Amino acid sequence: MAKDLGFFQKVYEVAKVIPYGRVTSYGAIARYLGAAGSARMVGWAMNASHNQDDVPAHRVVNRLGLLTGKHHFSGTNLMQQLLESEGVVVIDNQIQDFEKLFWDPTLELKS
DNA sequence: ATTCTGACGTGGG
DNA sequence: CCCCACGCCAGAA
Repeated sequence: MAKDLGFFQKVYEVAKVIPYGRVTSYGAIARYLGAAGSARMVGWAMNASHNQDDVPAHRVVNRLGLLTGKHHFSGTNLMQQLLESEGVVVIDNQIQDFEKLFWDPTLELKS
């Protein structure tokens, strides 16, 4: 599978696999897709993910665990609310225990 | 067709 | 330790 899928679709596939209450970074996904230096594209893909309902973009943050794209969500802190709703503690756009909640597709999926 | 921008990341000073 | 600049590639104007 995933042969007809473009870069965006691949990102969606990975994002969909992110476990509940877990988070990952754009760079991690990009690296998993083989586009290590193209972390930006992952974010761009996420932007288009608005079309996809199964893509939990709120679980994807930058490598610092900051909700950089929260402004792109409906409200201003909808992203934070969604994360907290999953048990993720977010303070001032910063995910607490980010290292602990971090989910690396390269390590977990690594298919 | 060209130009610019963008939800990042890494490296260098 | 903090600040600045560059790289990456795809979509939109």
